[in-house]
Amino acid sequence: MWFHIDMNSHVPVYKQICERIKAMIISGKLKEGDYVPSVRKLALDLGVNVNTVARAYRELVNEGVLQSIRGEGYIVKGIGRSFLERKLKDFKKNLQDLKTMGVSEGEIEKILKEVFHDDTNG
Amino acid sequence: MWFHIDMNSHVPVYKQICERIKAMIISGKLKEGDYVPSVRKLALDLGVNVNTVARAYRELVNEGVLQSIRGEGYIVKGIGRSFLERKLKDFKKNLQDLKTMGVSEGEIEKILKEVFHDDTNG
Amino acid sequence: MWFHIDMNSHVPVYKQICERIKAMIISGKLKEGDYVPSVRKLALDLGVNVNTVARAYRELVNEGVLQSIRGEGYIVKGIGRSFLERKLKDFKKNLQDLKTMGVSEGEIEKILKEVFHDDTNG
Amino acid sequence: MWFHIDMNSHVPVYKQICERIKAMIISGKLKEGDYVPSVRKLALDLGVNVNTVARAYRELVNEGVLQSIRGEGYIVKGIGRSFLERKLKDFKKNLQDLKTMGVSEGEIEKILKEVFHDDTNG
DNA sequence: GTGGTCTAGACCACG
DNA sequence: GTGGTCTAGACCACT
Repeated sequence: MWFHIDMNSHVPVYKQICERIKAMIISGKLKEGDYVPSVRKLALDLGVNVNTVARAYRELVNEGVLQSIRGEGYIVKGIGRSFLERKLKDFKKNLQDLKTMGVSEGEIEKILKEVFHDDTNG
Repeated sequence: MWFHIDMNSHVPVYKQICERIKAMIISGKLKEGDYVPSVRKLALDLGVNVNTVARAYRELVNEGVLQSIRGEGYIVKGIGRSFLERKLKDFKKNLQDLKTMGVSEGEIEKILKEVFHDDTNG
Repeated sequence: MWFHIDMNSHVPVYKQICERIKAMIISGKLKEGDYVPSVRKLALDLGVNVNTVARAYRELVNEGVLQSIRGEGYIVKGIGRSFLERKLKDFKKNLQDLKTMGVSEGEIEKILKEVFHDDTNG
Repeated sequence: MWFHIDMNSHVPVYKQICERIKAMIISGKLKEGDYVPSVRKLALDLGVNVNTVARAYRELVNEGVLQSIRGEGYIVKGIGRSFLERKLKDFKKNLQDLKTMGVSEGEIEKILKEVFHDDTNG
């Protein structure tokens, strides 16, 4: 299993696939030139329809993240900085939301330490 | 304008309304017994359809957050702490994601300071 | 308190009032010539709006059940057999429904005995 | 035609749909894992709007009676016994009402026999 | 084809 | 004025 898809999320499955692929590139798990799994394989793996994975890959090709090699599959081309920047912006908004709801800086710090200094975290 | 709705988000508008109302209760902007705006007023205010607001309020009634009084409006009943707990859990997952993508603890700390110590934010 | 109104029922409040008045006539609690409570009094008693009671009485006048006496109030005129017949028809439909759902005749008989031979009921 | 909807009833159509679906599960006509008709098919069949059926199914999902599978349909998940218990309680109240209105036990017994021993009924 | 969401507009019951 | 329901029709995501 490459990653997890939340079928109950409101985020479309194909978008979730795009996000996870991009995250794997940013994190270095997928490098330029690597093959991503075939549409059929990933579809089987995630338990979703082939068309859905195909659509995700198509979007990634449009964004220049993947490149389609006829008869072979898709390879990683690269990814700009914009994805990570968007993620950080979303994070900031998330944080502001929590602040508004009365969550203290200390509570946030505690979670931060948990994530960064506890080996049991992802 | 009570709050902002992102019409481009994949999160359904009615869900966004639910979330904002709950956040306002958690933050104390709405207290038990307060009237929330009428479905028609809020719909006009947010630029969405009346039915969409009605659906959001109906869901909040199902969750015990609001109570409907025919011919009068909706009043705030209360909110469990499960909402905030879920928010904090989502935040932690968000954080782990960023860590996996190679974001350093320092970068996160920087954003944290921005949100909590810069009046121009939020 | 004359009777109970279910504010959460889908049956309109004014219809519920009509039904209860009719039931009281059928049962003999209200006889021909009796005064029903004033609109204001009943409204206060039931905790509903004056208009709602007024509407119920208006309907009952239309059906010939009540008669309006200008400046005095409303008196009971009488009630046909149709009300009880409708009630019995509804009861039969209710019973057929339970039968379809697999409720045995014995279970029904048990409830029947409870209602007709237990002084704590009704 | 799956079942009948009373368009003149004060009970909302979506509630009537919920009730009939639940009754069919209790009676065994629908079993766990069965597909219920698609929202569009049932809407066409009953002569109501698609949204109305969708709302009914949504409520049943909230109650844990149905489960939705995107692109496939809704399947029956199960039903607690609370539904039947509520039905029996309503029946008892109905019966007490009739007793108060002067209906004799004998008359009730007669209807009971009609329903349970006459093939022309139900 | 399936479900999920949204809009625009209608009518009813209640205060 | 308030909420509650329903319709007709649209677009999207998914199989």
